[in-house]
Amino acid sequence: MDGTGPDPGRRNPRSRDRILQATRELVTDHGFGALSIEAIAARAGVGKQTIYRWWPGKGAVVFDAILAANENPAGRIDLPDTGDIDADLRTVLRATVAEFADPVFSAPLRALYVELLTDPALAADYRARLEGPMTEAKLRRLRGAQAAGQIDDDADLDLVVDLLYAPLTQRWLLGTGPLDEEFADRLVAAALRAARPGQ
Amino acid sequence: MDGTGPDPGRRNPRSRDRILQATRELVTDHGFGALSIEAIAARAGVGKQTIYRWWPGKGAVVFDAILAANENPAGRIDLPDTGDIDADLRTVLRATVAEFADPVFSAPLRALYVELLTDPALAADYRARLEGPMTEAKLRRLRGAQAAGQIDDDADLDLVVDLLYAPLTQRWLLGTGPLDEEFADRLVAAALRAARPGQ
Amino acid sequence: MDGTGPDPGRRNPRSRDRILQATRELVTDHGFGALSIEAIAARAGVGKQTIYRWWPGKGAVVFDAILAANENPAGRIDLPDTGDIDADLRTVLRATVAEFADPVFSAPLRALYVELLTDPALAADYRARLEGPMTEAKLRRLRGAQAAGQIDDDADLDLVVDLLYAPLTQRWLLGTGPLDEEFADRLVAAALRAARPGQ
Amino acid sequence: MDGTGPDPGRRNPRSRDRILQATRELVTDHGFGALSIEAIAARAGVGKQTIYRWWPGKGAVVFDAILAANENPAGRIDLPDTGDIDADLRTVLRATVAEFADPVFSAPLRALYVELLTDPALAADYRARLEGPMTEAKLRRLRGAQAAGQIDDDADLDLVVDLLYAPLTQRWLLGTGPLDEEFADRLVAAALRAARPGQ
DNA sequence: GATTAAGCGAGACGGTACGTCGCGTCTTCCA
DNA sequence: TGGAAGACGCGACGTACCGTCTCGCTTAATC
Repeated sequence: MDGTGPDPGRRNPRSRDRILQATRELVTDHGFGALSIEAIAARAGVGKQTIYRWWPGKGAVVFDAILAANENPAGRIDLPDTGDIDADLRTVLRATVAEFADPVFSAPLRALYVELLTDPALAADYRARLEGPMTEAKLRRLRGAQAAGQIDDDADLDLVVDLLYAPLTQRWLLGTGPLDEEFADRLVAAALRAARPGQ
Repeated sequence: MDGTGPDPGRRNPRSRDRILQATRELVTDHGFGALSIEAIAARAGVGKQTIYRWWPGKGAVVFDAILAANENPAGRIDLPDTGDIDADLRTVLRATVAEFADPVFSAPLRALYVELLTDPALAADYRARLEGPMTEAKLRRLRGAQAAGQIDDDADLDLVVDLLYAPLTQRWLLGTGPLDEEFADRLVAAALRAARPGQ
Repeated sequence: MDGTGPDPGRRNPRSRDRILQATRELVTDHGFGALSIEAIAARAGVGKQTIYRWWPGKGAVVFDAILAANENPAGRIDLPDTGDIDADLRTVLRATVAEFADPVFSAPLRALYVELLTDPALAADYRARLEGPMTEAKLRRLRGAQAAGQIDDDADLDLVVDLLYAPLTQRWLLGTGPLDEEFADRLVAAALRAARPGQ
Repeated sequence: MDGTGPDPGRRNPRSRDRILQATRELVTDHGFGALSIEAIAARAGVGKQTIYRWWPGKGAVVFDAILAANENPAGRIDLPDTGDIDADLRTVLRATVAEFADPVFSAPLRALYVELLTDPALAADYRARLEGPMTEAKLRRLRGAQAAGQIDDDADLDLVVDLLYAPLTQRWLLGTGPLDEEFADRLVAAALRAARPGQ
């Protein structure tokens, strides 16, 4: 499975950082169109081969660029827990709305989505390394609410996560409606209504 | 509105049909990667210029290819209405699940989504000419259910549409979970729970 | 041989003139590169078909444009004849030098040469309708000089014409040397020296 | 001299040779019309960019193809010198007549002439790298004849070169007369008559 | 300390597709 | 029915990137 790739110990971390930095800058400043391997290599002052040596393609570079930017020293993501699931979800979804509105965050992510749609291997990686941990954190918080009796014991928590986030993502990607705090709040209310105790 | 484009009266409808047909065939048989303007032109037996004359780019061609395939002589889409909103929505969402599973339907649509993410003008067109009418049909059916007392009078119907469809679309695009009739049913149940009368 | 072409009686002379005029203007003002059938038709306010109906190609149009500009009502060209062949040839060659220096004359002619090199049929037409009569006029004048004893009776007059004009044309086309009145004079002197009486 | 172009040290000589070879083959076998950058690239098994990287255009490629075919290891061209200028020039002009009659030689050259007429930069290159050295060789031989008293000391040798070659080239390009050994001989005789000693 | 085997910057290479231009043919509609 | 207009199938243009490759050069690990 491995052994065939190059020795990571020999990798130049300086080049890696410059590549990921250049990727973020390009996509933020000049849009998706400007994002080519050649442009990344040129801006990073790096040979193209150095990119192809460590990543299978443009999508993987963008993915790592996003991961590197969001790097969490603690290693584990957790949603806030004030004991009030309603307020906590509102906080989190409002934060997500704010991120979608910020090009520094959303431009690379949108570029990543484009690649995800056409590259199943990359999509699997995305689910495993980004979507998975995030969903797990959300599920943990919802399980806490469940234990606290704020959510029905039989509620389908995976579905609740979908109800909370899919509409948000869809509006961001397609612009099918306003994407503001009010929408975040209504989404939280609706999702919790669907999952409230006593069915 | 424009007046700058070429005279549509001079357009050769035979070429138009062959282009849209070729587009559907290419994307269904050989995937997104095979979908280039050159490939479409070659398969359709048409000059590239004939494509560029009538469409601004690949995305617009794919869009028209999808619209032409779904062309409804009646002109107006309507959801089934048996009087039972729960059953009707299950029917419709199960049908959507089936469509997503059918490459003839889903392959061109996925190609369209890729273009939508990078082309705001195309996205606006998509919302106006495809997403809009579909959403309107869904809203009509939900309003009927509201009048019949199956949905709360104060329910936010736009939000209900999002709750029903966004999770479906997301699972289709990213593969974040199983996409089957059971999921459709649970989605309908959850959305209706969030909107049921008496808050 | 004919009968297949369109009836010349029905031809619109106004269109013809505008096409030839547009051809001259384009090549003079914007160079060879600007000379396309499409550009001629557009500038002349004429349909492309009208050009293709009456000319086989771009070269033939340029040829007619040049012929029309040099149209001689008398129909017959004649070199000056003062009785002094030396002076007369100098006059004529100096005039040719001046023409080559004038873009209004030389730009269309250069465009014609380009076509001549790649189109044998056009070249044949050129020899018959332009080069032939001109050479004939030159030969007439040389024969007069022969009769007057200024040129050897056995001189090869065709060759003399070549000696006089080919170097001129070559310098004009390739820029292989200065092209001025002094060169014209030296050319005349040399050609006459090669043909002078008493061998 | 430039410094702006790509590093010639990195150039693949194998590709260069195949491009020039393909150019000669195309123009000889299929005529000028078949000579497109795309056709050259295809026949040479080379990317188009590899041509555009090293040559500014089709004309320059043809030029190099001709130069490469005529490559002289000695580096310096010289006309035969038997001591008899008349005989030597006849030999050389007869050889030129033969070359013009041989498509392997004349087809690429004719293609080059077409380009020369429309590209001043290429024409300058042609004069410097092909016409110049050839003319210089001819002048050397004529100077030898001058020293031997076969040509007048005051003769304008540049003009003699023009008298010898321009009529030949003109007949070849335009077909304005027979182009055979007899014509070559007459040309030599006339030019030498114009330059013979004692005026 | 010398050797050696990566990684690396650079960029040429064979390709594919781009979006544009002009070709010569055709069709439509007007005078 | 000639002509203005221009759509059409086609082929070539010159450019942008793709992913692979081949160069010297550093640079770290091994002898």
